[in-house]
Amino acid sequence: MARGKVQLKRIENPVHRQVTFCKRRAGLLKKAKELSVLCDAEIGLFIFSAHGKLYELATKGTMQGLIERYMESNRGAQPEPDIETQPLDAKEEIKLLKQEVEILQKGLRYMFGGGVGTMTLDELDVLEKHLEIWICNIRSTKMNIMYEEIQLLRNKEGILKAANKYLQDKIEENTGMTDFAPNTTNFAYPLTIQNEIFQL
Amino acid sequence: MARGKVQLKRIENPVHRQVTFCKRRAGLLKKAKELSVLCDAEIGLFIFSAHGKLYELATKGTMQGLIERYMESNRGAQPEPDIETQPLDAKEEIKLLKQEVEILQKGLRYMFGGGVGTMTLDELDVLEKHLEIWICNIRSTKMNIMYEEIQLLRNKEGILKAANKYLQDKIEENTGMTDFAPNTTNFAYPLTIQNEIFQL
DNA sequence: AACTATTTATAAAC
DNA sequence: TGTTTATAAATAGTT
Repeated sequence: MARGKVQLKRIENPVHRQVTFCKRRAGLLKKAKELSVLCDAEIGLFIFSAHGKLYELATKGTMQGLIERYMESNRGAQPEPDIETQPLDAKEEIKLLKQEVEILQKGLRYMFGGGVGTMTLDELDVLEKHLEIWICNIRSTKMNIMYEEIQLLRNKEGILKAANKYLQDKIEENTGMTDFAPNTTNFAYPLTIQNEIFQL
Repeated sequence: MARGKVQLKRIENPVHRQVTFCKRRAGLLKKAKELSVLCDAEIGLFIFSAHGKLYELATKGTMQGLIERYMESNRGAQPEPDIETQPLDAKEEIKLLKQEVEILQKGLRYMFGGGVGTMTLDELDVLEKHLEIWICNIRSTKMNIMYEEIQLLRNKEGILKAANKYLQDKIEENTGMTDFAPNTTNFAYPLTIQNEIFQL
């Protein structure tokens, strides 16, 4: 860029090429850092020289972390050519499932508001209120379910108490022994019957 | 680099920051391409804006390919922090995530299809937690938006105060009257100007 | 590597 | 977002 305009093609002279590579590489890394600091961006940059040497920059965390983030941002365009990935790596599957969870969350988001990225303050307010209402609905459904379960258990309790009473009477009738069976009111049900309750 | 020296720190004004981001991003990508062509280098570059948008450049083949090459060059330097936790519980985690996916799918149906009856208590719990997380995200987004708006308004306030001061000085200078113009510090701006503030 | 003459990038203004 | 302009920064060629 000085003492001569640059031609946008490979520099044939290998000495020139190497010198330019050093200078421009430094410049590029510097610019990347600057952009990251000035504009609050995260940047991953790696440069392989013609001879295979690696130079890199990761402005936040490690390059690994940035690459993972990149992979996630980029997903969907990948045709997934994987007969191998499945048996090789459980980690991979976890990642995919997490992605799916995220996608589902995005789906929910989309159906309500049409994408958080572009939403205004007012739209976000509306969305928030919708979600709060839905949480209320969910909680109320949960309450209903729990209430029904309680009713069911109470019914069972009544039935079992009656059954126990019946059995106790029968024993008394047959043996004349009144002491050995506990009072039904405070009766700790036999384990088998308890299990039956919880299975219903 | 022009009309003012650059300070190497985050640009606080969000408008300036955005503009600078666009320009410098373009510049950085251009420089990366040039280096690649001139010096026969392979370059992978990705930039996440502060808002998470991805911009990328891969000078040879795909970014995936370059990342793989990067990984290979870099192998051995990676300590892999979680060797223990991952393989032991991987199956468990997969199971849990699959359940979560199913629950979210059900939740979508539940919320939009009106089919309430099919979800269990536990599933509703999970769905509720997801929605709560989502509300947190929304609130944090709202906070950011409001923060930027406050910054903007503060800037505008400063500008308007300066303008008022200037006008007041002018009036004083021309008429010698100092009483009739209100003090800028406590000045209730005329409604038209207020509206202008809120429209900007 | 250090030095400059230039080109290039870009901050500010519109 | 696009264009213009004055100026800072990068750098090609030279030493």
